[in-house]
Amino acid sequence: MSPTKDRYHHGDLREELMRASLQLIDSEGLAAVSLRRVAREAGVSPGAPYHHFADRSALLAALSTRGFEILRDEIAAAKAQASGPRDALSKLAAGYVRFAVEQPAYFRLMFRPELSQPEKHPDAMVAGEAAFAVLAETVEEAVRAGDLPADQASALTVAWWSLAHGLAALTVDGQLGKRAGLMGTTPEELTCRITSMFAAFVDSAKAGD
Amino acid sequence: MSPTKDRYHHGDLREELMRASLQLIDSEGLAAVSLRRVAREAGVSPGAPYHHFADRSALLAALSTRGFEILRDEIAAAKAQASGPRDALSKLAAGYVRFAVEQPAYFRLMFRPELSQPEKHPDAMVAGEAAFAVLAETVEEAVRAGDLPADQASALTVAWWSLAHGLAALTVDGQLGKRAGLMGTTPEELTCRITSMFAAFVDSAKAGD
DNA sequence: TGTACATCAGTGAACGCGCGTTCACTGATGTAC
DNA sequence: TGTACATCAGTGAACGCGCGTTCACTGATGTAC
Repeated sequence: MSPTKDRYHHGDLREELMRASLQLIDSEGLAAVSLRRVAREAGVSPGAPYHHFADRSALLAALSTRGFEILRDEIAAAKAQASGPRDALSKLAAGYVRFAVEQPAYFRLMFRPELSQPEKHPDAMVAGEAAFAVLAETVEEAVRAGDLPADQASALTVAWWSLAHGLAALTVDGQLGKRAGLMGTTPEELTCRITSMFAAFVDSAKAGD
Repeated sequence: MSPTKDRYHHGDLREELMRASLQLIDSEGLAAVSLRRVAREAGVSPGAPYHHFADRSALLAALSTRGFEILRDEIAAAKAQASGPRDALSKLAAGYVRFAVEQPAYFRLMFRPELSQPEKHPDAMVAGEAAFAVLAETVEEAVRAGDLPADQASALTVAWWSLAHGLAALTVDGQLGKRAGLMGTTPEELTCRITSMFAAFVDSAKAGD
């Protein structure tokens, strides 16, 4: 109820454990995130986390859920700044990649379903659906604005997700940076060029359809 | 030299260990692949693998290298069956996804650089470059055939890789299957539609440029 | 306001486990003469 | 072809480690009267 709801002895250990987990993923990778280790990082005894998370997968699922919420906010904000449907698609994809770059710990975790056991913790899946919905709405608006046949809309939604996801995954793994380096540019610049390029493709196809 | 080069007591334990690793990744995930466990699956004592692999990352790097070789062959074969540059791009992306679907163990491993430690085992990186080269050549051929400006070629190569990689990653994680189910279709069908759609976009843009 | 009590977050020791890796060894395979 | 020797793949016991999880406990916080 009150803002001190979870503050007893430590002063919001649950939050501290999540923060420590993210930091660990960034610095040493997902494999380093054990409940014991996270507890140690938070300066707390090995049993303490069990008052906040049932087990390791509950901690990871909570992080995954929050990650999807941040992603949804990020792409919704990117979309809100767009000048039109075509620009919205482009900005949304760029926002997706930006999220992955700025929060690689979240990104790595969110798309590793075997870790957060979504069937045991449905919250993460619900949050994922909410993020996907932002993209789906954007495509629907683009369809309404530009007369793209409705039967292509859902395929285009998945296509756009795939493009953004591929860019994000390759960037997080350093592959895009490597390619950008060989091309004498930066990953951000390359991402921007690619999303604009494909947005233009989609746009020109609308006219020709 | 002879075909029995590695056959002493077991009869090619190295191969058997790699096979057991892939099976383990498929059935229980990457986390289950420990040298001890792999040895047990192969019916051999815990120390035996050390006669074939320096450590765990050497085993994973060897698997990753082979995975990239198989991927290269797969997309080269897909390309060879294409009727033209545009169809080649589409078929190549489909081949990329097919590889991920048919060999998810390899796919999951290959794009997890922290596991195979590429700086310690450059073979995997070299094999990855060889696979990328097939795509790069395909785009170059498409450029030569269709007058796509050379300065867009490398961006398009990365774009196409991103699309295929995103489709593959989302399929392996089950996300594409879920979307396809909601759309009343199959992941294969959806992948095919998307790659054709984008190949058509690229094609139409060539004419208009 | 003060006191007695209930709640519950965090402690720290303990358990059994599988891990990576080492090492002296064994015994089968291959080779030199 | 036969023997003596070298090589080296695989054994099995051992090490120290960090893990997930449990549990009786302690002590600070919150509440009822």
